[in-house]
Amino acid sequence: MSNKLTIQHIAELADVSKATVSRVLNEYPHVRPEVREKVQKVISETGYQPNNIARLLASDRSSIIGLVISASAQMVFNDPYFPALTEAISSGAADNNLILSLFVSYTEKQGRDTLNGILAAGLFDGLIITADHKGDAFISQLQEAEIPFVFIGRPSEAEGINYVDADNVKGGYLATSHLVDLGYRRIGTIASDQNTAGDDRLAGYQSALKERDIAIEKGLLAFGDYTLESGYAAMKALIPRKPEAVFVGSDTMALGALRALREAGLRVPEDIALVSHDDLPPAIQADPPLTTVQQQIATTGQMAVEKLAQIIMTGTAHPAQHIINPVKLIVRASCGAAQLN
Amino acid sequence: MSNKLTIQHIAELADVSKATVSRVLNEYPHVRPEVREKVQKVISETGYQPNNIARLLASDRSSIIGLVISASAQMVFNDPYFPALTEAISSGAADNNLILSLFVSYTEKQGRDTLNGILAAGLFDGLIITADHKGDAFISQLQEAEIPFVFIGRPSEAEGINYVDADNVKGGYLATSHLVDLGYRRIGTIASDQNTAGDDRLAGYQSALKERDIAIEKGLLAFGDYTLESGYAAMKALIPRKPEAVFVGSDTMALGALRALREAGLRVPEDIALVSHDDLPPAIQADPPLTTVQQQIATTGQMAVEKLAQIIMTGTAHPAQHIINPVKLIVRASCGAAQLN
DNA sequence: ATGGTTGTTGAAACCGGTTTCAAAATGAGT
DNA sequence: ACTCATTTTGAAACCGGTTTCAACAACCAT
Repeated sequence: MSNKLTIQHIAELADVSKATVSRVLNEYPHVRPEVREKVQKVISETGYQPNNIARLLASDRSSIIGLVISASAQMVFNDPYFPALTEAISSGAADNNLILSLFVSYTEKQGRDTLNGILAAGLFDGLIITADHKGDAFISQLQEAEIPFVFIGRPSEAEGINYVDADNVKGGYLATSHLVDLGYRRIGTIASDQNTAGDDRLAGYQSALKERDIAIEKGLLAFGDYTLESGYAAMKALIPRKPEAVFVGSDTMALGALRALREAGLRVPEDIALVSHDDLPPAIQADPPLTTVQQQIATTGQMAVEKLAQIIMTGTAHPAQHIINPVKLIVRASCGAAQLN
Repeated sequence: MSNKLTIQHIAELADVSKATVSRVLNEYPHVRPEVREKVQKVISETGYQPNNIARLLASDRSSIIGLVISASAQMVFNDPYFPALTEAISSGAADNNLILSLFVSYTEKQGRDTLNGILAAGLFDGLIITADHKGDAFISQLQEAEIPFVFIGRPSEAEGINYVDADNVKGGYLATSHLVDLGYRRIGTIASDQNTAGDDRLAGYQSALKERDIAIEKGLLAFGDYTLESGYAAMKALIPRKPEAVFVGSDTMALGALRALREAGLRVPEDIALVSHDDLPPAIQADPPLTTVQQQIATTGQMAVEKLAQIIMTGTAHPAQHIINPVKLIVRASCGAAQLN
């Protein structure tokens, strides 16, 4: 529309054929350097921009990838995890010259419908899927459609699926070990069985305790669904069991837990120490600032895009790859480490 | 790829020409009802889906719109405003059969670069622009590119620009009037001069006071940048001036303000009443729940998409339209209305 | 020189739709 | 029954690139 120039014009101006211009554009070999230069000169002088659409049609590639977020509205709006991830993927896409298209759905059913639409449109070269649930419902659909896809967060049936995830087991382990190292023994946890990340963090918590021969008490285990409210409720349930410390499965739930503790008149970390998971901005803004396990969301997003780009380029996926990003404990005030110095 | 069927196949199966199939697909007139039905039958039996890319190339339309969010990382990650808006636009796009593509940039310069890329790619039928700043830097670029676009939030140079916005003046007015009605006289405000929404809310605050002949005290005016921290800092600055009530320009800043008040040992609303703006989820989760001005973000998003769709369809934009969505005061605990009953 | 590679190029087919244009079919009017 | 206007329809051009294929040129070794 704004761009009247076509490859034909360039071809004429450079006195070569369309095919040659195309070769230059796509950096194919077998073009004499002088010819290549001549064509490039014309291109830069005219400011020619190839029409993407035409390109796509001819090459059967759209360079558009979709990001499908399936999570409850509660989470998408309140947990900075999703904005952070979205941003990372958005910039990763830009780096890889891919256009990112966004789809948000709030229920698993809605997610399936969305996916149907996407797959039917056939416009996308690949998809990145992330969900606050275990996401398995989508897999067969995706596989049938034979579209390249990468999960963010391990789906529970991960066999043959490409995914990128944080090392959640390690996260739970680091957080809990830290509390043990600080001398706490009655250590509770607010976990989640909503997704595999929750399962893994819980497993990490358990293994840290086992490793130190600390008995795992059922009463010190509560569940939440990653919302602030659920963290609040879970902590309320935990308080009567008098834990000395609690590993909370996400920063957002930790904020809720903090509120419950404040209401109960308990100080953090003096009365109960807290370590959480994610290291999102609210963790540092919290009062007290949260000791938390940092997961590199930006890296995760980038890697997902890169993996997807690679699958798209190389055709079929080699053996499916599972990319696990390292995590790291960030010590702030909520664990009481400062006091113990 | 997954879809081997082409319009040619359908044409042969239905024993008509490609042109006729195309007419049926696009719901053009001048097709005999029987023929139309026959073709539709074949289409639904085969599950044929037209290839979008080809369609785009031929029709010079992509049905893809871009959403450009230009705001500091602080905001995008911490203020649920952007997720809420993004979601609304995402579903609005789906309703209008448009594919939504997302671009996030953190600085004005980055935003301009992003925009350059987008415009050069020439893939988009239109753009929705939203920013935490006044956004003017983008306008000339957009106008030169002759691409349809709609702003969310009034840019400061709104002449001839299509935009959708909340009635921010009214918002500030309602919030402040409410406080006046409750009997408060020393009413402060935490405003923002970062975007026009902030200007407008401040103007509404001022007009409400003027209307009741309450002097406007410079000392009761503080500025923030929509982050929680800035609300915290602004309230700290305000506390020594002993306001009875404060209108805070956004929920997120109000959360910061609450923290400052709590630290200062002041109770809300007993010592200082608060009314804020936006009515995002944190407003109801806050302690105490915030009386706030509800702006219908979902509606705003929807309308922006619809306006854009309309411009795209009808070619050039008729006289530019300014769509102002109504706002409404939601009374909760932070204003002290409950106490005064 | 001669035949065989390898490297470079352009013509034309192709991607899968939409749109133009003219022909064919239908319907109205007399 | 016969024009003339109006619908309905298909053939072919077109959108703007990529890719195939064959022709040609250049280079090499014999």
